[in-house]
Order: sequence, then C-alpha cells, then structure tokens
Amino acid sequence: MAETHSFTALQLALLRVLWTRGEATVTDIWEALHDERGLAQTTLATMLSRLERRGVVGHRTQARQFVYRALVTEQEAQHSMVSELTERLFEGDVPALVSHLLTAQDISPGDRERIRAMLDATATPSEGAD
Amino acid sequence: MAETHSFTALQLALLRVLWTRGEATVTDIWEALHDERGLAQTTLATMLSRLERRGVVGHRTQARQFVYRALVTEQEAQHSMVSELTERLFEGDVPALVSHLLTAQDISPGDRERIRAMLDATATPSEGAD
DNA sequence: CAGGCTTGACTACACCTGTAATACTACAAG
DNA sequence: CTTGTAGTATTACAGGTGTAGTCAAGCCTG
Repeated sequence: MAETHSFTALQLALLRVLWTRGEATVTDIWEALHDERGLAQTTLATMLSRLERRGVVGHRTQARQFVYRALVTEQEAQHSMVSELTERLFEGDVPALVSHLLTAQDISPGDRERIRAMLDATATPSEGAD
Repeated sequence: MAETHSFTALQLALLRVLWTRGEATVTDIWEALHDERGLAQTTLATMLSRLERRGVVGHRTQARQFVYRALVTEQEAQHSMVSELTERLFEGDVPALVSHLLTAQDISPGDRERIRAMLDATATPSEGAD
C-alpha cells in the first residue's frame, strides 16, 4: 500500500472533486474548480495524467473522453498525510498534535466540545468507559 | 508574517536540529542527521543557504564558520503547517482532523487518555471543569 | 612564505509542480 | 472522403527540492 501518498493543494483540489463525484471528466473538474483557481483545462489534464502515472487516479474511456476516478480514498490520503505530518512535525506524538490544535487560535469552544464528544464516542470498549 | 511556512521532511529535519540546539554549524547538523539520512555536508550547506534565502534561518559567522539558527519557531512552523493541512484535507474542520486521529490505528489507548486529559486542562474555565 | 585543510559559494542535474500552448487523433457531419 | 471539432498527448518552461561535485578563499602549520 501507498508508501506515503502526499499531495499538494492543487492535487487535493482535483482529488476532492473525484472523491465527491466518484468519477469526473477533465471538463467536469475544470467546471468545479475554475472559479476558485481559474486554470486552463489543459493544465488539469496534465495534472490528471501525472496523477495517473503515479497510480493515484485511473480512468476509463467513455465516448472518447476520459472519465477519471480516484484510486486512493479520501481516508487513505488523510491517513497518510496526517501520519506524515505527525511524524515530521511532532515526531509521531499524536497527543502533541492534538495539544497544538487545542491551543491554536483557530479552534472554537464548540469545536472543543465536539472533540470531547468524539473522545467519548471512540473510547476503548475494554475500558468500560462510564 | 509568514504566508504559509511549509517545509519538506528534509527541511524539517534541519530545522529540528536548529530548534533543539538553538544554533548549529553545518557540521553539527550533518553529525545529527548523517546516520538517518546519510547526506553530504555540501547538501546540507546548500539546503541551509536556500532556507536562509527564504528567510527561514539566519546565521552569524564565528571563526570563519557559519553558525545557523532558525528564524521561525517550531510553534510557528507547526501552526502554519497544521493549519494548511487542516484547510486542505479537512476543509478547515479541526474536529474532523481530530476525529481522524482518534480513529487511526496509530494512536494508543494511552494517547487517547492523554488527549482527554488535555481537553480537560484546556477546557473553558467557565465550564467549571472537574 | 607556501601548501594544505577547512568551509562556504557556485554550479549542476534530475525530478516534481504549476501552468499552458500546441500537436495529434479520431469520430461526426456534410 | 474531407473537414471540423473535441478532447487527449506532447512539449515547454520556470521555480523548487534533493543531491552533491568542484571552486575559491582564508587560516594553520611546517
């Protein structure tokens, strides 16, 4: 499996379209992204080809048009990228990352509560969480 | 300042040495990294120069030798990189990232408890946390 | 004083990304 | 059969990264 699938912002933008739609043509992706990034369709086609060469996306041909789909799931991408970040920036210390998130400005009290709720929800069953 | 300080693995490795030691020469860094990466000193020197050009590190000259130091703190780097990841991969949804971390395989029950403890520690005072 | 050692500077190169123009190909229509 | 059109493939280029060899300059030692 995926020895570190790391993607850039643009790549993730393309992938997100694929993850959302399941499949998409270059034109579909272009339409989905052109107001926020204003790229030429050829640019996206190039990106897609390169992503395909890397095994990240695949395509089938439908009426002479390429219909792309992602070959890595969003979860896989998230997992490997988050792991990589944790490894690189926090030396694998997940709680340190969480700590960072908790003390950062960009988290609201509501978020904090949501996190607490999740913690309860995902508590280890063997713990016999109260 | 710092419109997204994003660093690669190697760059972070160098920075970590600087963060840890405060200051370091090329040789210091090379010694710190050569068993895990086995790079030539010139490679590190090049990296350092480029990082300096980007304003990420600075140096003073001591006995004809460059003594580098980081100009961005580890917290700054963590903050911008984590923010970027959150933005790109989770569309800014911090709890989603935490959720991901909690459901990932690479977190131990102990980590989960540490996170809970932190949550309590950073809880809003008005909450009257126990 | 001269040569060697130390150390940064410069140069090089392959590969990736972002960006896009242009070339090519194949079906559809006349 | 020819041509237009759509859509992919090819090519290009600048900038960054990883990697490192070589050059140059200054100090140390004989």
